[in-house]
Amino acid sequence: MLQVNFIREEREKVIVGLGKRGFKEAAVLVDKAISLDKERREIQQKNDEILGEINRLSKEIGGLMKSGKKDEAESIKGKTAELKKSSSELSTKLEQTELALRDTLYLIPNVPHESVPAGAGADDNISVHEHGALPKLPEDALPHWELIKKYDIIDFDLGNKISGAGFPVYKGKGARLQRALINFFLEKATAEGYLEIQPPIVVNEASGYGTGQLPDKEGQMYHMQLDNLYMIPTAEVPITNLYRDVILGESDLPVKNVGYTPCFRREAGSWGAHVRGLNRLHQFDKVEIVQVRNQDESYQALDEMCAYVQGLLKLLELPYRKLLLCGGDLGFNSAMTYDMEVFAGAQKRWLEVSSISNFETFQANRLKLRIKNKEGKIQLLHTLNGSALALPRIVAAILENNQTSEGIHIPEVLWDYTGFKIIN
RNA sequence: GGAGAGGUGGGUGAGUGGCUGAAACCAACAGUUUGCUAAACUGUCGUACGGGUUAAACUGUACCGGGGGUUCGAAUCCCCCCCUCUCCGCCA
Repeated sequence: MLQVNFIREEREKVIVGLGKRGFKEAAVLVDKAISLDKERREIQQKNDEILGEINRLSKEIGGLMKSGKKDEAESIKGKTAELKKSSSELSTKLEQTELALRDTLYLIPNVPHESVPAGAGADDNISVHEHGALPKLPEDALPHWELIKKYDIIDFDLGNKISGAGFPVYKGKGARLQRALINFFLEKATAEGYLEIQPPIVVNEASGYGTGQLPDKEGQMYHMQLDNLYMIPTAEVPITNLYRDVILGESDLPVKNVGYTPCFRREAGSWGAHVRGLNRLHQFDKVEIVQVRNQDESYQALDEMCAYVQGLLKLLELPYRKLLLCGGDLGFNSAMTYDMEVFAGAQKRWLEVSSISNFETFQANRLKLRIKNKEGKIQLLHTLNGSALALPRIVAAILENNQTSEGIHIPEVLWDYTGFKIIN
C-alpha cells in the first residue's frame, strides 16, 4: 500500500509511474485518494476540536463537583451532551472516510522504479543477462514428464489419488533429489549470511494482509475456513510477517533471512497446455530469501540477491537468463523485479525459477515495519525477497538437460547431497 | 475437549472512576567523571493521526488485547469477542 502523503506530494510522479504498468485507473484512483485524504483531515480537525472542548468541560465539572458547586456542574453537563452528539456524528464520518481511503489505497499498485521499462506484458520484459550454452539434445529427447515415468521418480497418478491434480508424489531418487536441493540451497544461503528460519506454513488473516496477498489475491491461497487460516503460497508471507508491527533499531539491520517451506497455490484458472508435469503445481518446495533494508541500500541489496541466485544457477550448470520485468508484468506489490529463467532443453522453453523483488515501502507500510534511526526518527524500511530457488522447474531442467542414454546426470555440486551421480 | 488464570509502554510491573499517557525498576540512548573495561551520577526515553514550522520548538486528539455500553469524565464499572498461560484429557 502506498503512503497517502507520498501520493499527495508526488501526484504526477505516481500517475506517470503507474502508467508504465498500463494501469488505466491511475489518475482516477490517485485523485480519489487525495480528496478522501483531504476530507479525512478536515473531519479530524473539527472532531478533535470538539473532543478537546468536551475534555476541558469534563475537567471543569470534576473541579466543581469537588468544591460542592453542584448546580454549576449540572449546567455544564447540558453543554457536553450537545457536543457529544456532533462529535459522534463526525466520528462516524471519519471512520467511513478512513475506510474508503484505505480501500482506495488497496487498489493502487506499487509505483515502478524509474529504471523499469513500460510494457504490456511478458513480451516487453528485457533480458539483461544470459549465461550458459543451450543444451543440444537429440530429437527424441524426452520432456521431464516422460522422464519421471521412465525412471519412476515422481508419480502424478498417486498424488492424484490421495490429493488431486498438481500434488506430485516424489519417490526414491526423486525424493532424495528434492531433499538434496533443499539442503544445498539452505546451506548456500546460510554461508552467504542469511539466518535460517523455519516458519509455520499456515498463517492468519492479518499476515495475509501484511504482505499483500489479501485482499487482492484471496483466491490464490487455500483457506481453512474452520480456523480462518491460510496455507502459505510462499515463505515470503510468514517470514516477512515476522516483522509486522515492528520498529527496528539500526543495529538490527540488515535483516537477511532464508527459509524452506512447501508452498501452496490454488492456481485457479491458470491451467493449460503448457503447464504439464512440474511446470505448475498446487504444492511445491521453495527456498526463499528475504531482506529488510534501509531505504538507501535496498537496490544494492536487490543486486546482491540477484548475483547470489545467479551463482546458484551457475553451480547447477543450468543455462539461464535474467529478465528485468516491464511495468505490465510487474507484481502488484513490487517496485522492481528480476526474474531468473532456466532453459529446459526438451520442452525448448524458458522456465521461471526465481523472482527477485524490491517492494520498497509498499509492504512495510502495510506491515508497519519501521526503523528508529540514530536521530530518533521513525521511518519505513524496504522489504525484498526472492526465490533461491523454487524446486520443481529446477528439477525439470536438470532432468531434461542432463538426460543421456545411460541415465540422467546429477550436477556435481549436488553429489554430496544426493549420494548418487546418476538417475538410471 | 473440560476447568481455571490472565492480557497495561522495549521488558518486569503498579494502578478499581477525574490530579494517570500511565508510578517504580530494568533495558536503551546522550552526557559527566575515573587512564581502558566495569561502576557511579545527570538527563532523555511509547505510537498513530492532525495543527504548526524551511526544519524544529510547540500544540490537539486517540490508543492500557479488539468491539460495544454506562458516565459530564473509563486502564479502572458492565456486555460480547479474540488471544495467551496453567492443570486435566487426547496425541506427534
